[in-house]
Amino acid sequence: MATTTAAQRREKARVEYDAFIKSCPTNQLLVRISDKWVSLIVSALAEGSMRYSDLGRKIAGVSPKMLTQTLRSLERDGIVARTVTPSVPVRVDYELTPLGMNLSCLLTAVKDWAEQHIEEVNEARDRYDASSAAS
Amino acid sequence: MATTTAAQRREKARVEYDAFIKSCPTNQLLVRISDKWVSLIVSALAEGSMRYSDLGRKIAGVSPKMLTQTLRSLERDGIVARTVTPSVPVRVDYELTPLGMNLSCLLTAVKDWAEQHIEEVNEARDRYDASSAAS
DNA sequence: CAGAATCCAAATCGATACTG
DNA sequence: CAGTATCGATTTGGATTCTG
Repeated sequence: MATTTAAQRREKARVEYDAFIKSCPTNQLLVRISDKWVSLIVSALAEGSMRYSDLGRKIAGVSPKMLTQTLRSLERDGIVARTVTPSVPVRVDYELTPLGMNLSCLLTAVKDWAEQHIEEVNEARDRYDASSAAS
Repeated sequence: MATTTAAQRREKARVEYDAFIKSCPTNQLLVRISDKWVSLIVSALAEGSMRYSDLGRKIAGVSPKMLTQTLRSLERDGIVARTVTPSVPVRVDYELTPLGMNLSCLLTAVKDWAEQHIEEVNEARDRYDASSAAS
């Protein structure tokens, strides 16, 4: 009846699809590991535990806000463990959990794929750009 | 001398790091595959070639703009191939290249990891949220 | 030291309408 | 059919400042 029915249906489909995507484990994982700082933090911690400020120094360019935010979400997902030593001043260490180490392995697989195929991708890009430039 | 020296140095570090991250193959790959629509498109095409509108229908909720944009960047990277059949009306088919199929395998590996560990992640989340709620 | 809170600029995404 | 162009809403990330 209403003239908005079609639009409403599309909107509904979109919302449902959004929910589906957000609940999809694969997508959740993809979103997590592709976060700008996650792979850097995980690979830094793969070598051993580190203090907050050490991470901040090792990963130059990260703001305290993003470092904390990323670390918190990784902690929540059980990927890193946070240990507070109540000295003065306080000392906080972060380290990978077993799950985190496992994730680190997956990241290594991704890294290997990237290194094996980056050349091919770059060639494709050059070809594409060259033919586009001929506009 | 200047009071801005420290800030400038931080800024410089950030810019350099940004450049480093952007040029890093692993990060480029991560950014690409975690794009909201990429994994959906690649897995849809893994089953065979598809027309533009078929993709749009299969992946409900994607706008023409995002579909085109995603497809174009995948084409540029040599992951999908675009074939135009100049009939009336025109017909455009998309399919995975060998590189694209290879990527599809990596995506499968990621998917497997996600499915194997999602439970563990969810438990960690519940635990974390439960202890946070006790605030 | 390790972070929390606030503010703001920039990039992103989607809806919509139009075209060859 | 297969897009392109434009605009507005939303999200995101960073700088900055402050605190236990």
